[in-house]
Amino acid sequence: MSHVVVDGSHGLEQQLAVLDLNSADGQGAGSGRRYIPPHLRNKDASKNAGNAYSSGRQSGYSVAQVQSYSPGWDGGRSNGFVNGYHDGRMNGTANFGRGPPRNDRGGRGSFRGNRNGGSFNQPMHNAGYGTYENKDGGWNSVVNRDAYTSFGGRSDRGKSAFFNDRGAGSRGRYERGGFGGGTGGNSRWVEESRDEEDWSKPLPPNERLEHELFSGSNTGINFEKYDDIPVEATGTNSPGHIESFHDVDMGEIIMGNITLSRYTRPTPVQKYAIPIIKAKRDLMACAQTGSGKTAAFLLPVLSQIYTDGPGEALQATKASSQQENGKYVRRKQYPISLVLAPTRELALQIYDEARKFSYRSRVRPCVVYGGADIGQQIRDLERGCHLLVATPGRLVDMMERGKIGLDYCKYLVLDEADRMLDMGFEPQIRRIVEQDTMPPKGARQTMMFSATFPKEIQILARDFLEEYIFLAVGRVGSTSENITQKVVWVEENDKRSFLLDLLNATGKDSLTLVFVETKKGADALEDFLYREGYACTSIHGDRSQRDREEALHQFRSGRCPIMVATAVAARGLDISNVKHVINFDLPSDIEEYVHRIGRTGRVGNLGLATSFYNDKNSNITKDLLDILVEAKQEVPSWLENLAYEHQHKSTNRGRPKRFSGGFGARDYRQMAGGGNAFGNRGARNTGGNRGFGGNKGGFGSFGGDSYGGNYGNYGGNYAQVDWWGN
DNA sequence: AAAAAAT
Repeated sequence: MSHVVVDGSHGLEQQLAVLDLNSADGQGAGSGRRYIPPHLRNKDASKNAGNAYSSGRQSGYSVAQVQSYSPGWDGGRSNGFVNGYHDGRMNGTANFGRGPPRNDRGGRGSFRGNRNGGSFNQPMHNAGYGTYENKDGGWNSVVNRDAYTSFGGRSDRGKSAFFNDRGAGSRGRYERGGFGGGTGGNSRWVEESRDEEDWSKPLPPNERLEHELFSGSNTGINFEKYDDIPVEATGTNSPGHIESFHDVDMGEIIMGNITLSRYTRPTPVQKYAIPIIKAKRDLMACAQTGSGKTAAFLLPVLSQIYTDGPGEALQATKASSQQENGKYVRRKQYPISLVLAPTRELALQIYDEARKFSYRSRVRPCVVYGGADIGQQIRDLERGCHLLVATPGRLVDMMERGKIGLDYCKYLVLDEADRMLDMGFEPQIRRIVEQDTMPPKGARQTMMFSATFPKEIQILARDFLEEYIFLAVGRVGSTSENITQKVVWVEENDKRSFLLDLLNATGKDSLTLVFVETKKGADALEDFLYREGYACTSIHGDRSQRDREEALHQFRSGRCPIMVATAVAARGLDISNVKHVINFDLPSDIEEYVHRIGRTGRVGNLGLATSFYNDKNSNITKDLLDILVEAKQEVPSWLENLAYEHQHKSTNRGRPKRFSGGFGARDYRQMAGGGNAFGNRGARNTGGNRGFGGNKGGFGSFGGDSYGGNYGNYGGNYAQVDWWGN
């Protein structure tokens, strides 16, 4: 099978186009301006955005921007990023005067500020109920609406326009009372919206917002390559899967946004999950990140909300609101849907997806997570919240402050459930789901996603889900053949110089993610790389949220094409175009390894993962070997020998050493059951069914016992799992 | 042992 490199839309120009467009105007440089997290930026656009941006945006501006900005830093980088890097670093330091002279800590990534320009002339709090307050929306730009901005209208996006009615969504309110910035129009608008709200009809397009949401480079999922990913759905009356987004009716808003997102075909998990969720069934899905699962739940959930409308939640929100100085202030929000995620960055990422799929709808997504200004988050909530993405701790906080009520939460999603439990979130999760006002299972629809299905998750599923469908999706990308995995023996003392060699051999435009085991190690390595003149950044849990988000942005945008990271970045983060993952320190846990290398080779791209191995990594040897074999990778003979020895030692503890020492790789291969494994590695133990092990028949069965032992052949964790807690 | 997460 050929590897399709989906790279057409990931060029540097595309990345430039989504960079902060204010970066050269001095605003982002900080000068004491309060930090605004990415999702809240541009809220007060009227304050600090010149009107310069609201015009000239209409056509072709991205090209102009790219050209005018590229000399600024890209030019420097293509000559070797050393120079541009130091320049930027000095700027940053001068501007913020804090911390060591790190490029991303100094705010040189002037992307903060208000990258979207502003088209509000009108403060949002005047808006009242049911207003057009899709994030960052502003009705001024509605003026720009034309065929170009409507769904499907772009010639390069092909297909039919989902909005051939063109005026349907905009009938009435916006054109009459909405935009224009006049304050007088608002009251009439409010009244209107109370009556004839039809949530299934699209609101008018907003070119600026549309461009902001959909011009990113990491949207177009192209999963043709993954048609052979096995998926199995079990449970009573499981709905059949779809093959196309058109096979299920998700309404014109969703279909339009799918087109804008350039999603051509559903990924395997989407093919199955979408109809299951549309059928209002609870779902337990075992799927890796990178499989498209965020859209797999967002699309059907949002579609259902559009179809059903806000219902009681709207009434409740209204009831909790009160009038102050002639304005409605929402005291408590009653989201219709809640998505829980383990890490802040993942929450943000899900939120960003939600914004795309709620474009031109009346659904207003919000995100809350720790480490950021809670006051700002509260104000954002008060502007309306229909879909909430949250990390558990901050959500509990919000609930205790009376800012969020889950009484009318009809859709609950637990993403990366296993990770949340690993991180000790179970009490908070149970507090949120079971000990508050959330409707009980059965009355709500609950979807759980997890990469693994250990006992704790089974119990949680039993407690939270009703008559659920179990979905098992083979791994996508993580250990598949589009990632080339290399393991090299590198002593601790040689790691740094070896790393430099690797970095020097890497293309300038490729993103490289370097994993280390400790936060201290991350700082140290980043400092080292900095001193060596590399444009790098780092992310770990001891850095402030602001720094983490900024680092991520610097990396994503290519400004710092090297990022040193701890486990915080291993899972869930979808960064397109990561060409190389380097395990500077190997993790002790194979799951962690799989997640880490899964940061590259995403959505059909080819990727490279290089791991530094030495004596300290013996604990992962056996599992690492299994992964390499399963993914048909070249296995160094020394690793094979070590794996055998280690396994032998651990399974035959106490046996004399000579016993294990007497066997070589050849013996190991025979024991491994493959016989001829060297020439035919992939055949070993995989049953010809990649990612699933050999026992497909019983895979995923309810109450069965075969899933655990076979899932993915890795880690061995599954095998020890007793399914239903018996 | 380390990492993550509410302050």
